[in-house]
Amino acid sequence: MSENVPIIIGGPTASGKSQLAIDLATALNGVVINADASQVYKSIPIISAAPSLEDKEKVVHRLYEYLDDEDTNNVVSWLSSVEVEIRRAWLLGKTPIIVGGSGLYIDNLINGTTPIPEVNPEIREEAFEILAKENVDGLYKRLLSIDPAGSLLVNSSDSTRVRRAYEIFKTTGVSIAQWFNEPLVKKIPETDFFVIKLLPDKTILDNRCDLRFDIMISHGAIQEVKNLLLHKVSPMLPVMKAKGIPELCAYLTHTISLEEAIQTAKIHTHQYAKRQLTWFRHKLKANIVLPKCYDGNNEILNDVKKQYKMLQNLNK
RNA sequence: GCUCGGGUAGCUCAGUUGGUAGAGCAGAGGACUGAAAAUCCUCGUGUCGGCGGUUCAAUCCCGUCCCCGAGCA
Repeated sequence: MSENVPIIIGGPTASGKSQLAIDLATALNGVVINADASQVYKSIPIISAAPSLEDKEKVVHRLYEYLDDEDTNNVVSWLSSVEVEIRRAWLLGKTPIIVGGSGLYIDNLINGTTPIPEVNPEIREEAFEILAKENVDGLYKRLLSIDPAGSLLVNSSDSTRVRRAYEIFKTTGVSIAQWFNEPLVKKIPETDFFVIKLLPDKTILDNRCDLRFDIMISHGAIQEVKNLLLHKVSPMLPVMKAKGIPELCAYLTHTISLEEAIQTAKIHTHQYAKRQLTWFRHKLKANIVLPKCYDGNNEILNDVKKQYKMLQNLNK
């Protein structure tokens, strides 16, 4: 018997993709697997819009709320976990349904990853120190002097990529430019994916984000952020970068008013949603493109199911 | 009612010793090869409050009117 083709649902925040995942999982004996960089953290279920208890009772959810604040999530560790979860679902005869807004994660799952060794933690630390002391400019100058070829591939003010290129060269002695010529390696090469992407209208999406943020506030988002501050979690860590957290931190440390915090958090969420839309529009090839948010619409659900089953039958 | 500030981009405000103007934010578009809810790139014509006047030329000077803020009555 051939395995159930995994379903991937990609789309911007607040587009209803989690709801679609649950409805599909219910209909197709599926398990929902998280592809979102913030919903992996234990301590921020409210502000990261992780699935509710009720949702989790309906269908099995995996890779949600399993990391500590100090943990640094990344594509590769996520991919390893996803591989385990997909294979586990298969063993149980279930359909893996991977859903999330982190385009890079989804991209690497489908297309594979460049086989670069893990960066030496000391070198990484050093890179961060240089960034703190000398800014991107300083780090870029160093990169330029040790790896001119690699420096050509990154924007000199893009701290994330300058740092990555620097770390790779210092760890492996090989330029990122060379590594990028290596063929991509897929985690689960034996399967295809059935990809659904949501590309809703930006204005409607923005309204949904605003509404959802107000609900987060009334559901205890502030307490969640208070706890992070209480535990003195470094603002540098990924968990602290989730939309709404820096803004509410500023409110809780009396830098801005609550009203301002809510307003800027909403704006930053809109900007994030826009980046996601750009990514998914251009980089994610999909079997089905939904031009609006999913709201439990039966026609859409049935159509998706129908197309999925057609593909599934072809595979058998 | 009087006096003093203001009225310039969606918002906050620069500026032009008179030659029709530019920042930040917002917004739009884009990139994305291991912290991606991250990181970065590109994009600025608007009756310069209205109407008159002076001038070759007014957003800028003068007059007048309207609006906002502060003070005095």
